[in-house]
Amino acid sequence: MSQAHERPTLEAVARLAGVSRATVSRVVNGSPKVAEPIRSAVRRAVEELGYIPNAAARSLVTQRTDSIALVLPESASRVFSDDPFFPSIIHGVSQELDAADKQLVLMMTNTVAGYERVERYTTARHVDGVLFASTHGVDPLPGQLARLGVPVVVTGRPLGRSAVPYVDVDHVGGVRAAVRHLLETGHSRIATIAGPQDMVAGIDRLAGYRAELRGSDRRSIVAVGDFTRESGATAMRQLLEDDPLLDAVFVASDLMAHGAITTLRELGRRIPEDVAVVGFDDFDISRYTDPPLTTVRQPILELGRELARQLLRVIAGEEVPPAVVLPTELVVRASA
Amino acid sequence: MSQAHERPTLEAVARLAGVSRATVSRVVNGSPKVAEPIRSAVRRAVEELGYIPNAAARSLVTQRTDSIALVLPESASRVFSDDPFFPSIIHGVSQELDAADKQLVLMMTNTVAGYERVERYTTARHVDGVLFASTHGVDPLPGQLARLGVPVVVTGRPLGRSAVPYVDVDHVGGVRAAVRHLLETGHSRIATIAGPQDMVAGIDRLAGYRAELRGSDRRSIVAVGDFTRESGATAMRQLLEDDPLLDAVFVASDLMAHGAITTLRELGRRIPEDVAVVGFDDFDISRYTDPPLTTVRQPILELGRELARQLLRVIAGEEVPPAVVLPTELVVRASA
DNA sequence: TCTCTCCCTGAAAGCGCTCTCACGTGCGGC
DNA sequence: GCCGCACGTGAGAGCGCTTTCAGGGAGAGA
Repeated sequence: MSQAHERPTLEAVARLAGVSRATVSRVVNGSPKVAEPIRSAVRRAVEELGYIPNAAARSLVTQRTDSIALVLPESASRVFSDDPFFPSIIHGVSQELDAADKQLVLMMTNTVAGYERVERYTTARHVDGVLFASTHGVDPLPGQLARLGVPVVVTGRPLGRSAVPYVDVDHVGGVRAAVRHLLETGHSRIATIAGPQDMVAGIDRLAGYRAELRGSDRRSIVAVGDFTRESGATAMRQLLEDDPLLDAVFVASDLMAHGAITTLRELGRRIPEDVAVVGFDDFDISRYTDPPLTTVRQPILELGRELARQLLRVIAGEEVPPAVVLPTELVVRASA
Repeated sequence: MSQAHERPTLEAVARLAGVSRATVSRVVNGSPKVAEPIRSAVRRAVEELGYIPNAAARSLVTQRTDSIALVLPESASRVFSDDPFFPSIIHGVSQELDAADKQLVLMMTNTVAGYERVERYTTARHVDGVLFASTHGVDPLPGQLARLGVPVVVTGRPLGRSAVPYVDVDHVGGVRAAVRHLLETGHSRIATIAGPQDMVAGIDRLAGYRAELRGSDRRSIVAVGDFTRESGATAMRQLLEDDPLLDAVFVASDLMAHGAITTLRELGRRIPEDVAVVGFDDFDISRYTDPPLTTVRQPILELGRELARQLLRVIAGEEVPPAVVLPTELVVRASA
């Protein structure tokens, strides 16, 4: 039962194998400069005692922990809501970390106390580096950690200046393609349901919409949501009040687009005949909705992977570009 | 930039404050036996230098890491599929750990290499304890870790004998209530779509179905799925081939129930008039399906919380019951 | 046969912290 | 006025590991 305290140390292995601690350490860490007979003797001793190196002792001297923190500045309920964004990020990150034999430490929090914990935990060198996903507004923590010498990479172009490398997708390009598509298919009153304006994704997608319309003579019609299904439904209702004759809407997230479609249906609008709808995300379910959703695909899984890859590079001391922007792509289906 | 190496140690703080390392340590750890003037002098020095204790050094002597591993023996894609089971578990666990100021280390893997990593990581004392969710078949790892003195708690009654404490829900009780409901509402040919038979949840729910039918003169009609929507659809088709006259089906998971409903619809069966359907889980969406799903509610979030609570107790050296079984409850809606 | 290398191996220093133990000071009680 | 007792503080050991440095032995060249 409580053999807990009898866990063998390097010392014990060394004694059993009749060598020094240094030699055991070398064998365990795969140093090439140990003669074969000794190496196998040590291996046998390790096996026999079931020796596993103590992580804390090792980190203390190597200054590495082989773990990476992924900080999601959201409540756990939000992270695991029906929005697959975070799960995909986690998935992508964990793929890369697995390959690099690193551990993932998940930190979800949207409270001040939680944030302080994140700060303590990461600067206490519990982890070799920190990843931030989806930061709202101007978050000082990433920059602060970076200044303390902690490797940091974030998703989403940071608001405000920041020396922290980031990975993002081409929001503006994707949105412009979407709006252009609506223009080219003959729509004249193109509204948008924007995302929250304290998040880069929200800001940039609205900017893309405005930029593309500016080239035409159409005016912009805007409502703002918070990326949830419900907010999409509400915003759609509002848009129709503002302009009952609108004939297309670009919605800044698929989830909001689903909400918008519900509202349009309720109000008797046909899609796409009366109102064309384009989303942004390309979630799996968008393929199966009725009608299948035309949307801008952003490679979220890849975003997570790239995020992890960049951090691993920073940790390895390699030079990394200040920004990596992944392409987005318009996927035309039946809704527009 | 690379102030990384200039990070202050206890020693530095002690020097600045003009006291010994021991005293600084006491202040940092909130020991009551330090005189006020000295305490504040130390506090000031800590503040001034931005001192944060090194986690590895601390763990090395305290033997604690204040982190907990949650092992999900599934691929990340499965964990973050549309089945909200794992997300809810994670959510519940993280609620409790947050409250206890512990960190969550997520380990998802279904590969042998990944499993070895889990073993190394946890026995290297990277974490103070380990939580296992949803173990398939007979998994030796939990017991093995427990034997090494690592605190372990699992979800789901382990198959085979095991000295590891577990938390589970009352599968059998819930299923019996469901089947009883079908009997009482006059159904005579009650089939079931069971879950995978290498998982306790699958086994127990099938056992509950059989146990309840045994008391009646109805025969059992069984198909097996793997808890996914698709497998539910397929299994339903098979059941209808086996017995075209069946008038009710108990499905061992909501997701499979949704699949089964799709199939029933496709084949022109009305629900519940022709075939009554009862699920198991009570996922959020089951309230909104057409018709709303009658199902057995299992408290998954609470399962996660209880899991974490038990582990924290084990870590604290408290006695814990070998098993905690949370109640399930039949929720009657329109589908049966 | 002797010396010079080149490998291997071991001794020992420390990584940064906690915690036991011993010691000094100031106080009250007799 | 002296002793004893708290109470606070510091010295130092040690957690388990890596890594430098020096030394011993074997082999090669002279």
